[in-house]
Amino acid sequence: METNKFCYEYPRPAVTTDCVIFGFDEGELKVLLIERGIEPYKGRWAFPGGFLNMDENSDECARRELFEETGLENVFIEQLYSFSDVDRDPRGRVITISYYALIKLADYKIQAGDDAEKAKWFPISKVPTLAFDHDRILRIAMNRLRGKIRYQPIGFELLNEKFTIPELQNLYEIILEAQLDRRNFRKKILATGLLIDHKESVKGVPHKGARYFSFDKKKYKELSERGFNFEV
Amino acid sequence: METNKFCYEYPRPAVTTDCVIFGFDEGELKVLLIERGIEPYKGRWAFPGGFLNMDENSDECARRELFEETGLENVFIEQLYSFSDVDRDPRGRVITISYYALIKLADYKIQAGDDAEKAKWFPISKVPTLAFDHDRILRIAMNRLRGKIRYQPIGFELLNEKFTIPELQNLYEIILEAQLDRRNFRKKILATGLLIDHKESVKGVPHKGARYFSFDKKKYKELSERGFNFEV
DNA sequence: TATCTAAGTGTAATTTCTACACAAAGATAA
DNA sequence: TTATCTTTGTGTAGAAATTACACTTAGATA
Repeated sequence: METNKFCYEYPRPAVTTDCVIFGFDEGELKVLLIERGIEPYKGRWAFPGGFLNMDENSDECARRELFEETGLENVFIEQLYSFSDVDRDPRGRVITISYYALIKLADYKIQAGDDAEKAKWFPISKVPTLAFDHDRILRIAMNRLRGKIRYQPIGFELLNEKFTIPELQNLYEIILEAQLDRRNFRKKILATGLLIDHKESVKGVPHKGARYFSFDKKKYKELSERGFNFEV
Repeated sequence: METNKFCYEYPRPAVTTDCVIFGFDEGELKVLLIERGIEPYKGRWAFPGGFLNMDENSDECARRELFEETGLENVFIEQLYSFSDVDRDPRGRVITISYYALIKLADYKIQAGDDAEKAKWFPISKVPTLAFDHDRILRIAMNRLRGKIRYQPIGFELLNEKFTIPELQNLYEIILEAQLDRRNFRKKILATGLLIDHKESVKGVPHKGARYFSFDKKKYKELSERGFNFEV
């Protein structure tokens, strides 16, 4: 660490991770935002994030931030894109490795965060103009989600362990911003053979209750190792 | 920059970009590798890359490195993934924003690089074990290329301005590692309406010469703004 | 002039996708 | 108790896309 030019490459940018946390509730797709308590962009909303520690990689950093913000572990999280524009943070040079996470909102409990921070869920359609370049991050995250939900079984990450097919369809319709045919959707999703029928139905609704299913993760893993491709 | 805790977040990782440069020639997909002249991994091959300057973003950095290595500008280049494992570089903490580029090999002229560096094209199947975590970078780059070539017109970036349909098919077959039906491939690619027929044929081959086409970038841009999706 | 090789072309069979309507369940209201 | 209301659950026929497949043509070489 002493004799090598390499180690003296200074100055260096600061490195952070930010995480777009998606949740789905009451037929709406939502993201978790933090109101900034300090300048710059004081009072504006932003995605949760923070500095990379020297003893963790960016995945660990993103999961740590996610846990601090939501109390959730072992959730779906995936690297999204890295941002490095010279003036993206007025305080100095910061590059951000962004992530997106999909959580089951029912499991979510607000954690006691920094006093200076307030967390709130915003429906996608009601997200205000965000701090830094976070508008761009959201746009990229939405595109990734839209693209990926069609050929990877990630939608289930946003629903309870047990869900109904109409719920699942509703989720797809909202993410893809398209109406889907009820019969064709059910046919296609059941044709994968990856849904486990719990043979019990929703109670307490003033009409026929939909049946509960869950996603067969184990079977999917086996099949995908043999080259099977999920597609909706 | 003085009063804020933020600016004193040290130590910081070094930030680099690395670029997987793909070329296609003689029916083979190749990548450009640099033989390392210094430790660590002295004598091993790695992707070209270098430190992020404080006055450039990572795209600019990657393009600069690409230009220094190949003399090429205005080529297809896209961010791939960021790597940040704690021990990925034995000299210290380094995070790398990786890119991949697609170039027309015919345009390539070796640039006089560092004396300590030797550049060489390797067919994908003959790439040796690489320095750092570059094996992983290559795997991810290949997956991205395979996935993307099916729904984005990026294959053309690897061919000359004028190319023949059998050449294009050969490229697809090699990247997708699959045999494609000659008639169906031609039908589908022509059905996009995005190939311009130059009405001239390959000369000097001991059989019927294939006709030259080029890709109508302008038309593609127009169509894709109206929601058209390229697909092969 | 014959031969060789790869390019260029169309059609029928199969599969997938799309559009569409009525019966069943289960709670609520009369 | 019965009628009503709402949403779930199901099959089929027509359209569109995909697949499989064989002969003719161009152009160089022997």
